[in-house]
Amino acid sequence: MKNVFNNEIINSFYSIYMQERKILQSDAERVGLTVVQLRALYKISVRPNVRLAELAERMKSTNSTISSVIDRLVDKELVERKTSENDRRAITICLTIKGEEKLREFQESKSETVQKLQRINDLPAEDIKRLLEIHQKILSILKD
Amino acid sequence: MKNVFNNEIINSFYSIYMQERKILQSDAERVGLTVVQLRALYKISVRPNVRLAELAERMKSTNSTISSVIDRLVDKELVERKTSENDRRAITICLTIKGEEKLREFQESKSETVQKLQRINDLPAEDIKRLLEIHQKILSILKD
DNA sequence: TAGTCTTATTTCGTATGCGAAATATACGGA
DNA sequence: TCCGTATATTTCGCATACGAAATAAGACTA
Repeated sequence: MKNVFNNEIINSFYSIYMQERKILQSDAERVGLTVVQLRALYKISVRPNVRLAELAERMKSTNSTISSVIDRLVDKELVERKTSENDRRAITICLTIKGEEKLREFQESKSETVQKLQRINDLPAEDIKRLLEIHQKILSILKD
Repeated sequence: MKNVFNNEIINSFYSIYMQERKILQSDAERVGLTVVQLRALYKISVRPNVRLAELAERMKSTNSTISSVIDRLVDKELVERKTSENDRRAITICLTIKGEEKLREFQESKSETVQKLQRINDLPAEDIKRLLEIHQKILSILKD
């Protein structure tokens, strides 16, 4: 396999990732948010008062990126930054009432993503098992 | 499957896509380029004098994004924009000598990506066949 | 306790990435 | 030929995305 930019397997992962992203984006737009913003709201909701560095790690992103995502969520009044009481260098992030409402609004909306994920989960259990196994093999090669 | 942001299958695709991107990025950096720039050089090399819109389509991106990618490649003197002779609205893009050399430099470099793709291609043929089949099923659900 | 090292976050510069508006040109018909 | 419409590209505003530098505060040590 000489050509890095024309590999069937890699292209296959790319296509699925992009298609999923596109669907999720149209879902997010319906509540006036981006995918990243929505994902941040969700991650904050399951771990209120999370620190910035931990949130960035959980989102597999960097501190600087998440810092500016939070900026925009603060502008929209969906989250609040507070200085941590234990460590004045750190901040903790939590949802505002408005943020909780926005997340609920999304979760209660007819999400195309949810419907398609359900159909994917309805594929034969054997297929899904095999898929995840092969993915694991590929991931371990890539991480090696 | 209630939660869109915590789906094992989707996360699996995401992890592999991100890991591959990371490796390719470190390969690209060794020749002083980004992944997108390298990919553009490659796509132009296999289709010299390609038009911007066609290049954007082949790269599954948008005209505006690719237009600015080309800006930076022109700044680096790796590609040239020419007005199309048939249609003065259009431009055609081709590599400069320096661009061809840069691409060759990358192809001759010890690319980690190439090595890992080889190892992935060495997985049992049955696994790969099955993988691509299941990916097709998933993709058709997503595109439905 | 002053000086130094570490840690948490923000800021900065640069590169995608996208849709909408702007620009330039082509093309059709009156 | 003139006009309206269609097409190709660029520009603009905004949102990621990342590493490096800047900032601020905690922690450790001589």
